[in-house]
Amino acid sequence: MRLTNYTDYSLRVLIYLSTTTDTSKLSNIKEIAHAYGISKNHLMKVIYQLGKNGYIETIRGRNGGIRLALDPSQINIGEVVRKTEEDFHLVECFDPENNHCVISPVCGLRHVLNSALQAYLSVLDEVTLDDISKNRPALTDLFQSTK
Amino acid sequence: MRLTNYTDYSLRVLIYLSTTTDTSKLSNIKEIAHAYGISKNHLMKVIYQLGKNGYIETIRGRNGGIRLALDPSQINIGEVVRKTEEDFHLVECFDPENNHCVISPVCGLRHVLNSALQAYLSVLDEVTLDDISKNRPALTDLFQSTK
DNA sequence: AAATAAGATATATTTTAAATACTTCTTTAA
DNA sequence: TTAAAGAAGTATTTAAAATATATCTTATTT
Repeated sequence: MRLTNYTDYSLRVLIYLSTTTDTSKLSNIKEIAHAYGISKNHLMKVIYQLGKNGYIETIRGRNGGIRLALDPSQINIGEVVRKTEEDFHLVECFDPENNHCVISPVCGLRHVLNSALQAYLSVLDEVTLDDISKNRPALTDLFQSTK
Repeated sequence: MRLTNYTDYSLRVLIYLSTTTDTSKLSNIKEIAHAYGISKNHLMKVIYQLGKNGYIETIRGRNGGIRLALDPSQINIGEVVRKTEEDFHLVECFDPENNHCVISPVCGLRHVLNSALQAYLSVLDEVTLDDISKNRPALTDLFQSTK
């Protein structure tokens, strides 16, 4: 059971941006890709989606860049994960479109797995971006060291 | 976020076997593969592992087959999922071997995701095979209809 | 107005892992 | 001793994730 790197990267971008407390200052994709040592091209998609979902502001053109659109305390991690992760089809019957399991009408498994999934997401629903990037000075130092 | 079909099939095999209350009666791979309409070859690996993990008894040779090695109430779903699913590396830093994320020493995300994962597994830890196959007569009917 | 630097967007390719298939071996009851 | 069952290893296929490439759009600066 894994989350996609896509979700991982989304969260990392948010963490990165949360260290820039001066909201007038912009970051850019290149800088973030370099800080984490990950593909710039892949990050572009991640960032595009974060923008579409309203978490970050993207400014095109020369001297453009990106910044958080909301205060870190307003960004809920459960919500980010739900929006970013493609699906939560733990087993076949979670996806009615492609379910071929004959016993699903009377099987107790789906209900149990669904409860477990809800418990998982509930934990994340209690956490904001602010909570997971509390240690801003240390984070800033680490990002600086990649420059 | 998904479980592998491997885990899905493992659970389905256990559910199938739990409908045979007469413990002297054996089922076989072919019959189960047919009942679910899934690959017999893939099921063979699933069943081999279930045997190795002590959940089922496999009897070779003519008139051989498989049956539950334990009472359904003794088979814990959380345990089955933990043993069957390859890993639970939700994000890169869950796997120290392959972690390259620079901020992991001071990042609050791992801890949060780990709590969420534990919450998920805890729900499954409260459930036994008996709980999810309560509706035995209906299950048996469905399996019969595939023959 | 032109040049440039930023993100937007679509498509293509590569990589990886999961799923499946195939083959040969071992066991055991009829 | 043969047939039917699982054991076990290897090979292939498939699907999805990750990455790369290319072109377009926007906005700023000169």
